[in-house]
Amino acid sequence: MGNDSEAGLATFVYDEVVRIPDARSSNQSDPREGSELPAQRASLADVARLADVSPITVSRALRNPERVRADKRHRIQLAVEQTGYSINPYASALKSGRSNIVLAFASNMLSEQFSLALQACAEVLEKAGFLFLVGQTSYSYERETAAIRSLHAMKPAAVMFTGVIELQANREILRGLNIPIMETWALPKDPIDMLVGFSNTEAGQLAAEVLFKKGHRKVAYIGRRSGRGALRLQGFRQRCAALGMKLVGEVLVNEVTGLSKGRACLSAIIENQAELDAVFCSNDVLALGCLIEARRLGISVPTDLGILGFGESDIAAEIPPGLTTIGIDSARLGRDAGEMLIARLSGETVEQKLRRLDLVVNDRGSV
Amino acid sequence: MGNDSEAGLATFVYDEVVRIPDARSSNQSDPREGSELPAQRASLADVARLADVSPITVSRALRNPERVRADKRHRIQLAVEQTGYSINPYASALKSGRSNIVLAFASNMLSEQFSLALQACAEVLEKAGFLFLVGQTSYSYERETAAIRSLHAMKPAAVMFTGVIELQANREILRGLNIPIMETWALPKDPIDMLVGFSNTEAGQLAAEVLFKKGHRKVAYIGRRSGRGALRLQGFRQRCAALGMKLVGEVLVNEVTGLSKGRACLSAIIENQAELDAVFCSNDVLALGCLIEARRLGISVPTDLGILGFGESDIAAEIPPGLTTIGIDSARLGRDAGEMLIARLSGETVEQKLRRLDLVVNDRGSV
DNA sequence: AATGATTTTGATAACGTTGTCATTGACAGC
DNA sequence: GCTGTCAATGACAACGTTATCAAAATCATT
Repeated sequence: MGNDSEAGLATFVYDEVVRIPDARSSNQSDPREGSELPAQRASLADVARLADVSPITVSRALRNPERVRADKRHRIQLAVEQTGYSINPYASALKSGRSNIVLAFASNMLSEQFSLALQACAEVLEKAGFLFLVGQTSYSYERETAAIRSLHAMKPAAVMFTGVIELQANREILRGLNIPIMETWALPKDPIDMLVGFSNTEAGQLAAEVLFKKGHRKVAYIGRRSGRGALRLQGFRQRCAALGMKLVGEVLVNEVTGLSKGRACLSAIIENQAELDAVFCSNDVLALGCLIEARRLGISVPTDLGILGFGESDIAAEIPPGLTTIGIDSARLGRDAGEMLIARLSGETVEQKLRRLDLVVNDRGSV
Repeated sequence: MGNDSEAGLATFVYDEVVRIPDARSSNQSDPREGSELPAQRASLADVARLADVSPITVSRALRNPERVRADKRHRIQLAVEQTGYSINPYASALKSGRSNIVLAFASNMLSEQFSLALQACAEVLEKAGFLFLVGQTSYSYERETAAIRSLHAMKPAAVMFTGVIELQANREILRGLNIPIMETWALPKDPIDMLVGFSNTEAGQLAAEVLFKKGHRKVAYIGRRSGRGALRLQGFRQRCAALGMKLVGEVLVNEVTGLSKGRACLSAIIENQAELDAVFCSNDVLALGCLIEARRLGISVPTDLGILGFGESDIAAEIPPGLTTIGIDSARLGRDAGEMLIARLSGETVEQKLRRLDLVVNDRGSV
């Protein structure tokens, strides 16, 4: 509580965290007794006894209310409230082989893009009564495989990935689960099941076009060596060639560890290549690193050097001169994915299994 | 596949995502048959039959191998591999009332700090065989309550929060679950159960001291009005007074929506208060906004204005002149929390239930 | 060799739900 | 009134595991 005697280092201080009392008990000393904390969780049987019906009828009343007559339904409703009953998801899942959990696996929990998408997806699915939980695969096949194994055991209602599954073995396992699988963030020819994505190859092509239109003719690529980065590079190369732009350098990294990586990449390419109009960075963290390094080197952006990023980084927009990026609406991706999963899970017949998102160019002055 | 005929907009492009074949099948056309995809999941009984023991012995061999004789253990091991058995977590949870899921709830999945902590915690717990899943509460009591209700049903092995639980009713529910509960990010006097935290009040005090030592005498606070922000403000006020520093302004926000919020806050305080040496921002996003706005206004940092942040933002370190921050090691917090949970879950007797993290000052030149 | 202590194993009965099928009752058509 | 149809309800038996307790096998001790 910080009663400071002198102005030295602070002594041990507890936070005085606010405690908010229960609205009910503070309201007017509720005279009902006992109902506060059911020592033992109520089961279907308890509810059934109270409502004077059979357990199975309670189960039905909760899952398909329209199949139970109104009067019993009301009695059951009442009994549920009185007992504070909530379904035991384990028993339910054991018997039915289904659960209301939707599992999402992010390759990286630290990515702003993925977080945006997952947040949006969570909102949609939770509103529909699903429990949306996120695990991580850390861009590692091993972890991905472990995660998918655990899926095999959990049999969630659906699974979502921030990316596409590359390992054939894992693809087979997922197919065998017979639940909706949602892949994202790319546009593979043969998705496992459902997909909300965009073409990374096209993103690379679009990047080349944007740089070309702004008058750049000697360009370089900075990005990840594998996965989606490789796809963007491929498109970039292709369109550079088609437009007659010279691709004077490719800096390929294995892992994006932070801003300093982008700084190092820009330094590297500038040392080796004097003739350079612009760079395309296949993600915003790298682009931001370049932007910062350019300023440190006294290179004026975009006059001396154009920098084009990929993503929709909040911060990138704000740092002068503002990073121009190609990207998608990540939140939209998550929302769409969530809605498509819900449609599928509610057994609707018209199933749209694939959705393609458009790429957008956010012009903020850095190219 | 992007076969470009002309240089207009790209035609429909599929990504050529790499497909990686199963190592086994590509290795040397494995002649074993059938073992690829067990049509029906194997159960304990199947394994038991194959190993010629009883199901319960299999169960024991998997959970407490030392309680089963070596020869049977080997037979069982073999049978498990042959059948591809994996435990059915629902059946296990139903019978035992336990599960190997550790659930974490983040108030905000977009926070870099929280993500760092959760990532680190995930690593530790997954190594120990737990499934670490993250849900979100969105800084909303309603969502927090819903999440805690679902806990009541799931009975995970343990629960963790990026923060402390304020609602008395929810605290009671959590206590009633009889599982390890981990609160973080603050230092309340009466934690529910376990805690890895630091004093936010002290952080505010430390902020005042840092600014004082750098020669600032007229300071302001920018930060959230509630929760931990309020605690930091409290400490800041206190120590400012003790040191004879003048607190010339407090800008209180309800929600940190992005960098622009920080920019607006700085503008607001500068308009209303000409005499200002330095500001303490209770989070890095706000501080970064201030830094950017200061540059836009032609205010030189730290000569004209000192800016002190709270957190450990990667980006904040890189943007000239580099944001000085007070913070903790978020990854360390997550790791510690994970390790303490593991110790508790493995039934060790010496239980350290509380841990206090030290605050660190990252001096990068902005004060 | 007999006794007791200890380790190792198994039989049985749940955990709480839901799928399956059977039963009851209500109502229309003959 | 009798039959057939359909809606509403219930009885029963699982789902795959583990807790409990009892039995069997092993080992150490006298």
